[in-house]
Amino acid sequence: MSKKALQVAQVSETESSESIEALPTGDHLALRLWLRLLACHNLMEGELRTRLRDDFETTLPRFDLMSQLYRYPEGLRMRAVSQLLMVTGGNVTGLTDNLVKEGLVERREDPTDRRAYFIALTPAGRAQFAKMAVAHEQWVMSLFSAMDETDQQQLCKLLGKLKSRLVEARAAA
Amino acid sequence: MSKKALQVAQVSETESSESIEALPTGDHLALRLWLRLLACHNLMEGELRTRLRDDFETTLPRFDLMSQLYRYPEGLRMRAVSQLLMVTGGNVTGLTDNLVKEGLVERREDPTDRRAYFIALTPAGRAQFAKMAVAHEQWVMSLFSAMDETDQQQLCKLLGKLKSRLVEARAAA
DNA sequence: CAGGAAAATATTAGATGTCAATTATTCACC
DNA sequence: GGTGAATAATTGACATCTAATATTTTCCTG
Repeated sequence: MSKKALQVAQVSETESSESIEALPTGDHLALRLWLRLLACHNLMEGELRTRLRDDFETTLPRFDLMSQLYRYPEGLRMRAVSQLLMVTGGNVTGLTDNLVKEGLVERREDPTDRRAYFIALTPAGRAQFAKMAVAHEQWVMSLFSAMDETDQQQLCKLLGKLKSRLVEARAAA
Repeated sequence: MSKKALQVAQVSETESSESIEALPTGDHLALRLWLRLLACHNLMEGELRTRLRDDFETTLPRFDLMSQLYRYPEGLRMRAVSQLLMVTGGNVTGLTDNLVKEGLVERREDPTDRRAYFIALTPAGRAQFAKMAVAHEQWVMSLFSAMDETDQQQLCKLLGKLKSRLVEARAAA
């Protein structure tokens, strides 16, 4: 979490008093929304991190990296991984180094491009991840269990809309 | 975003083939939902981090800490801050040390409890944060601009529901 | 084919974050 | 009053993450 405010002070509430009637609560709706998103993310992440550590002696970044490699058995470029995980390349290097040391991930040379290589799960890595993923999905489902399926679909749809806007915004910059 | 998978491999899709007809897409709804939440969080956070650095030469955790102190001019206990920010106490200690060095935050002794103290923004800290907060709110509003007010309210409501469930779940553990 | 732009990764320094253990103080209770 | 549990904050060890820079290799263009 880089990461993370639960409540952000709303200075403009006191400073732009001329619009009190015009936008009674709507004014800070976006901010409230962002703080809730942040809180939900942090709470979810904290739960998943704790359980991964207690049940599997691993961490969330490692799980995330392995999950990408699980989906691409042929292997992935470092750059592809860093984009998928939305982290910087230097980060992926360090994570990969550790997983390679433990025999869960291997680096495969690419004969056509000596700058790059692929990283992939070893058989041991695949086996370990498969076990974790089942538990992980159960955890996620149980954490969302307060919402019925309609709510979940609605939330999923709204987040999808937001996500495409954010991807656009980043591409524009 | 300790942080953060964009896509999590769905092992159970291939392993529990008996339920293909029963739950065609609903099966992994929760997982898709979580991944979208994660993606939105990461994209938002990345944008805000970049802009804070480019425009104000600061970082998100520092902004978050200052925002809490801005809301509580009388000061906050370290423990209170770490709960509000949802990070560990050791983390807050380090952040605070840096901000104190720069004269933006000060520690105030509590005569009634010599174990504890309060931290609060200095006048310089308040002034700096007030400027940042205005820009920050503008950024957040623009990042949510793809959604009309109805969508934002709906999303806010759904996240509120999720959040209370997550708080419960953590309390139960 | 030469020479420079672009790409893929590594490397580094520094900030952020967790967790476990430690210190100092207060509280509760006998 | 005095002892033990609980509380507030820090410290140290280590993992994670960003951002900036360096290195190597490939690609492109003339």
